[in-house]
Amino acid sequence: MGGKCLDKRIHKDLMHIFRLMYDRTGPRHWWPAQTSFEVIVGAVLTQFVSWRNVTTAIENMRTEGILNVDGICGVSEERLEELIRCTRFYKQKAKKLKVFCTHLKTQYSGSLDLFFGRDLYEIRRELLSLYGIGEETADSILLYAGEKPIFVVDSYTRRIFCRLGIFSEDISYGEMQKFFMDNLEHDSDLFNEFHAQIDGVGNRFCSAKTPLCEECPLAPRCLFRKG
DNA sequence: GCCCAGGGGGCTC
DNA sequence: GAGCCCCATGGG
Repeated sequence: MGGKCLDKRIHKDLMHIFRLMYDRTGPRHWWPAQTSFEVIVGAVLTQFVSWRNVTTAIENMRTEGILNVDGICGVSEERLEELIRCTRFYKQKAKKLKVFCTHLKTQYSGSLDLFFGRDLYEIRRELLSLYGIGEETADSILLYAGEKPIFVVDSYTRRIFCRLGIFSEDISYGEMQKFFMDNLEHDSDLFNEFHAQIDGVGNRFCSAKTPLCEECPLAPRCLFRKG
């Protein structure tokens, strides 16, 4: 799947922004997980919560021996809720994990290879039809668990690219995603690292409260400055 | 004690 | 189909 770069100038600018971030922090080795299945569990658990809380829940599940399809299908919903309590909205998330794992088990014999061994957009539609999986979660699963070339955007992406003067505040998920996918090569390694870099910058330098941190590698380009 | 953090579902109009 | 509310923990 070759990317079509509609605008060479935008492509160059995007790669420049990528370089500014990458040269500061180096490779981020995303996603922080031992298996593809763990990526999927983490993608659900990280919804609207910091990653710190997610690692605790993942370790709880590992210790309990249920960090696999059969484990999650077999454990009681109440026990699962206890194990992931620290990730907020735990009742909903327990249900979400069970819905996904039950789907994987009944439709694909629990095999992620079978699940991912199809057309990217066919898998995406299927993911979006499942309870608890929206666009960001679906794309995170496709890119980081399935190694499919799809660009993941999130609230950090909106915030940072708004401050760079590239996006407007009310841009939709789909519009942001299209912007990156229209102007970058469709390379899952590049998409992986690009999103990871945005997350790193967002996390460290671009909180909602502080308009701009001077330490941010993108600070020279930002429209909003302190003072 | 207060604020807010990497979302998504469901309802309303 | 945009705008709202709900979910409901933990760290700074």
